[in-house]
Amino acid sequence: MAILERIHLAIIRAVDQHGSLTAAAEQLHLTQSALSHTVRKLEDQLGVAIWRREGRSLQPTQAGEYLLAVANRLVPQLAHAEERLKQFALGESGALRIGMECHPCYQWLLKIVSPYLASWPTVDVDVKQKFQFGGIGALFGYEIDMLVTPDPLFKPGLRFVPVFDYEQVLVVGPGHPLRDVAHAKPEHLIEETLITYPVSIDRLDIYTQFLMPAGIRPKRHKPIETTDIMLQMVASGRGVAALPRWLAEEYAAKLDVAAVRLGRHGIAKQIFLGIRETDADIDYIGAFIQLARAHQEHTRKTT
Amino acid sequence: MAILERIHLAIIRAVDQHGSLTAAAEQLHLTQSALSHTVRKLEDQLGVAIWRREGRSLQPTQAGEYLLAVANRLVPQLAHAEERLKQFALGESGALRIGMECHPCYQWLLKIVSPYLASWPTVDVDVKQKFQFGGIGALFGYEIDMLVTPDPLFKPGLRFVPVFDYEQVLVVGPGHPLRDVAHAKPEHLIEETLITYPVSIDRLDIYTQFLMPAGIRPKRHKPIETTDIMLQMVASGRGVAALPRWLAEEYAAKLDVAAVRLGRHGIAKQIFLGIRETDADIDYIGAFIQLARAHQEHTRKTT
DNA sequence: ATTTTACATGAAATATATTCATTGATGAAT
DNA sequence: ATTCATCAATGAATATATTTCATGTAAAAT
Repeated sequence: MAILERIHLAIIRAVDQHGSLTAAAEQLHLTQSALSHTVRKLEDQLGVAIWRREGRSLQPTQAGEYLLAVANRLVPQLAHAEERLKQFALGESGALRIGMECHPCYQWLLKIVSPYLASWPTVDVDVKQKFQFGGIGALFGYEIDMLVTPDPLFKPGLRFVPVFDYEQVLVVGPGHPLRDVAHAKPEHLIEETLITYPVSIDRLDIYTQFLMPAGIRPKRHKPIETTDIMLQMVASGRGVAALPRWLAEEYAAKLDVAAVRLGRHGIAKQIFLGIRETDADIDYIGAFIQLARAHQEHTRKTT
Repeated sequence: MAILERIHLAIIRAVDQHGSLTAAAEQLHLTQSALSHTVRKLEDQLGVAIWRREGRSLQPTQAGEYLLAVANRLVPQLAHAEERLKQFALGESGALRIGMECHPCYQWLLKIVSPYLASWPTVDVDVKQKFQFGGIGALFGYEIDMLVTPDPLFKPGLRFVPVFDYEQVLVVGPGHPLRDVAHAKPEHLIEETLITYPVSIDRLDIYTQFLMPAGIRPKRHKPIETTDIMLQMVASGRGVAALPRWLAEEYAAKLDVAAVRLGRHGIAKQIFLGIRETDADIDYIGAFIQLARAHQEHTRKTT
């Protein structure tokens, strides 16, 4: 009855990755002949060609493209399930795959992860920052088990809890004219270079909540990948950046940077931890959330 | 290298469904012995027990529960992929699995589906109304290919287009005092029985956009499954309901019911069609959206 | 106590997958 | 233009894996 097997999906992926049956065979520790036979049988049973034989190379047909998409989606899930099951054998352990949709949260995450790893020695933590279909898709698609994001989604199947609230501030360098104002106004940025993470403008709160309502754009906009470099740039007077207050204050010890409130009331932000509802009562997942919340209580008291 | 195969997932599911290896074997057209051997080998290779042998019955262990969840998620996807591939063989055809998160839209959907089936004779349309993890989850989890919903989600990986805007109105029976008012006010419902579909209150616009802002609750609230019965009830004076205007007017020909605007400006609603981004350029999916939009143009002109 | 029902197991039979050895075809290099 | 290298396809042989058959054991049910 069933035709499509895991090996077929693996072959499709290997051929796509390596470009030929022969190379794919090597990766799979099989002979070219074995793959050729297997593929032919599959094509016969499905009644559809997976590749067009063009000369001595293989070009995926429409069906092949489709199968590849299926394979890329399912094989990692099978592999992960197998991994997870093997871990069941070695005591109560697992892997926690955390996705990040919030650049500066990385620093925060580290503070949670280190004590977590200490109290859950059998759990592996894996942090991912790139997803094919966004964080929500990654959660639903079992690419990750937990999502750190400023945009929660209260939909069935998912559960989001706030773990961290903070103020988004403007970070300025030494001797900057805004350093002494009570709060920055959008007009202040007209002649500035704004440094941000390289994401689309509608995901940057300084645009959506501060600049765009006032109809103002900064003179220049410079995308930078890492927080460190970003703050180095600010400290050397090459521009200003919008970051969480706690992050700015942390760096203020090392670099000559200062935090300035954005607008009279500041920009208030929250970070959420999202998980699949079905995972809610897995102990090591619940424990992570508890730890994150405890950290929140702690910071609320001390600041 | 790879241990976990499709057959294992199938066995897990079959045992869960039928309660015993013997019964599972029958469903899978294999002998009990074959399954026993296969399961034992899997357990040996993973190093973990999938069932606890209690007397002569099998109770899933924690690992077994996990494996069952994985199986229930992946096996349908494998089956669907296989189906789809076989369809590639018989000309350009496919299956369009439509999920509905909007009860009264069913009537609307039928109007789109009939001409669609006529112009795409090779495409099977399948409508689902129940999802384990909500419509969004079903879309991400490849349970469905298209979602009809009033709540779009603009996130990477998904694409939503509005296909239908309408006014949500109050439907009242013969001789009802509200029949002649210009528009209903929340107070008018204090002594009424409100009939709705059986979904949570925060998914009912008459509550969220009309009653709750005024802090008012109707005297009684009666959930009914089907539109037909709902309107029969209204026509016989047993209560009032909130439905799309077009639906109310359609039924007004057969039953003595009338539509009354909710509030001075009425409740404006839109229905969206959501798909996975990756499916955007599948011809028969694009065609469905086109058809829905064409229908929208048509109704805009005629009403 | 006996029968029934369910899972486990070893050996045998069967089916399936893989390799080996070879062919034919297509580019690339001389 | 010929040779060489590379790649996929194929048939037969072989190896491996799966499934059955026959039987055993244990727990419920009668």
